[in-house]
Amino acid sequence: MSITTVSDALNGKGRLPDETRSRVREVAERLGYRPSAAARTLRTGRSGLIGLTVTTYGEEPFTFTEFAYFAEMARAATSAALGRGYALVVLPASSRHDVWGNIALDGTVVIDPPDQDPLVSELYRSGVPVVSDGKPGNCPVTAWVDNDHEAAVLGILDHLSEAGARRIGLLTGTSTDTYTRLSTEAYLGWCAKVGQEPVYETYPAHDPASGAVAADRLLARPDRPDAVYGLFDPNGTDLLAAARRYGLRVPDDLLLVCCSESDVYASTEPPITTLSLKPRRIGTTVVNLLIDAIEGVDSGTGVDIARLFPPRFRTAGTGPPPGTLMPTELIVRASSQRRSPRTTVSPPRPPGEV
Amino acid sequence: MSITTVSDALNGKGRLPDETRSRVREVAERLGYRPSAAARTLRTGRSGLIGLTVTTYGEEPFTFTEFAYFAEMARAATSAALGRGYALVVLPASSRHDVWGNIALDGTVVIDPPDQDPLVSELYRSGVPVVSDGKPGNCPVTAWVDNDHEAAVLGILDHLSEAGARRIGLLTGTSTDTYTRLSTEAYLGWCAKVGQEPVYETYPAHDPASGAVAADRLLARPDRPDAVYGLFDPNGTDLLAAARRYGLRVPDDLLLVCCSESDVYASTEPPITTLSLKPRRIGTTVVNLLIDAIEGVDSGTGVDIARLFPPRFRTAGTGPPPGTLMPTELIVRASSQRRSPRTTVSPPRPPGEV
DNA sequence: CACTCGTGGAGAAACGTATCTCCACAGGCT
DNA sequence: AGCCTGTGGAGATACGTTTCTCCACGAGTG
Repeated sequence: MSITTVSDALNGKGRLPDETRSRVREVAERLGYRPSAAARTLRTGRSGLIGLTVTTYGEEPFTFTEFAYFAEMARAATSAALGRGYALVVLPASSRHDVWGNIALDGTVVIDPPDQDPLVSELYRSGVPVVSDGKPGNCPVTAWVDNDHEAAVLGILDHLSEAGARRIGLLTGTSTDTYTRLSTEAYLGWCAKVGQEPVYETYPAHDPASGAVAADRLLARPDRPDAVYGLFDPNGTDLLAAARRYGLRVPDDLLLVCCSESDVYASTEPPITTLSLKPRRIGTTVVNLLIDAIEGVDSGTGVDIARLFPPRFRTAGTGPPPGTLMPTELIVRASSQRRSPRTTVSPPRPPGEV
Repeated sequence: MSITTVSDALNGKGRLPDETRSRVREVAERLGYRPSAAARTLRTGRSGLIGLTVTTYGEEPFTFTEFAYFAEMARAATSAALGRGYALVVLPASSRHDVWGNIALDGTVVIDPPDQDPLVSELYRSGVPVVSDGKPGNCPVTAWVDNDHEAAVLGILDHLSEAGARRIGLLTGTSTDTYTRLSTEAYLGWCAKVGQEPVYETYPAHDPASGAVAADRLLARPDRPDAVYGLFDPNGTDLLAAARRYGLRVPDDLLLVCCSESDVYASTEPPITTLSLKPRRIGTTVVNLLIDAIEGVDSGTGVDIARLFPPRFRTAGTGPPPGTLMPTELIVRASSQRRSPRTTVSPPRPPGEV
């Protein structure tokens, strides 16, 4: 009984009579044998591990502001990875370098990488596939996935206009991540187009306390808006509280929409219209793209097995990395309607791809 | 220049002149050398990876109900692990067995394991340290950490009594996990002690929709309570909405407390008193206990290095695994006070240890 | 001088798997 | 009889570390 025989029997490879196979398996079972993951990884070059990198504010691992989004996204990503035999390792971008270097990763998902992220660059250079959630600034990545933030914001602004808003305000962040930037630009562009003076307040989105202050500031302005879109999850409750302080009725005096994945807004008084970024879809897509890249291209030897796959997975030379835009969903509730709320509607601009 | 020299130079071991060391490092840097994590793991038997097992309802990886709790706990756990050079792998208990087997784990954190969890048993038997969040039922674990749920519930009931409650109701779950069970038992015990007829409704905690229905049921009862404690995070908003439907004013007609980690309850109308399980502390403690176990005892050879550590980390023979009870925190807000709210207070029964 | 001792570094084994190569053998064919 | 072919399985190597053992050499010591 040689090592080869056992290996082949357990892995279903080689040419062995079924009787030998089952005998080997039976003995292995009886002995409680478990193959060594480390040895397998060393030999095959595959660890079955995917890094999930989250940007950090301060020393805490996860982002605060997009937390519900992140949680849902990570959940879906974990699920999708598991379904294909991979597991996720949570790795904040600020991790000590020795931790990063000590883990054999087959690939990495990176959430909203800042421009010129050195971590992403190093990973990419060392041949590890990287797929980003959020269109990357200047980092080279294998692929990226993002919502169509511009379409989402324009859809909301149109929705508020239709509901009778004359001056729409924005509650936005001070950071320079893609989400904040694209959304704010879309708002400013829309204002320019329809000839409205922009009315917005910014605050550091990672600081929950200053969100309430910013909401207050926005409603205290002399040019007080009659409708507000808040880019971050807690904005809804903060704006609602601020409106109460100023004696403004929602939706009669103030229309409200915020971006959130939380369903608490279904039972606030009044229920608040929210924009969902559909993080589950994003997480699933990101992971599947990454695993396609991992299994499609053996980056170590340069052998290109990717020709077996659809062309969209082939990273063509030095062109821009392939990106996918995912749709958002506007959940219309009482806070953005002067009349009785209708049902859930989709954003006005469905994206080209899935 | 031998392999030994390079290894020693990079790892700061052996006896080498500083000049050789720095020369080796410089060359390694120039060549972009990265040590192979897989080979290191194979050789040393340490992967630097800790499993984070979450129970699953249905096919989704994480629990819904304790979600904010879990998210905070996982965040703290990740942070604590990272600080000690470990990374966390998220592994739902329902994962395909081949995924579990394919990962080299130094230890595992398991959240609220059900009685007789086969997964935990197998891990424990194969020598992997297991620390559980939530007092384990019949699983053998290295150590466990939990809140003092009984003290927490009794503290809340006393608090509500002091605020004038005559009949306190409970909104609880149908599942048999430790948290639900201990909390409900504490409630029933308290009722028996003070001579109040128990008034409670149960629902499957993992189903967000049925929570609202149960809240409604509780307030629709002929023996309607004048105070309610809800065991799960969404109960606060659900109960508030139900109270509105029945024309009950909070806190005048109904006192409200729920267990939640969310700060939305600070800005609801009225703000709701919440019990925080302090998941950050739990996560940190669990991870530190686990890593102590990993680094203290080399389970492979049976060599006991644990004598260098405080006695509480030594697993004494076949005795019960060492457990640690952590305090909770009651955040008193308007919903549980007939008068104006005081400040934050601690639970009445501070635990013995940290 | 013969010896110990400390220093700097080389050699080799081992971790456990996957896989490539090769061998023995039996049966059918020319 | 000699040859080819397919079957079952053994041997050996490589993956990249870490670490144990050992060697060479020069300086100090009796």
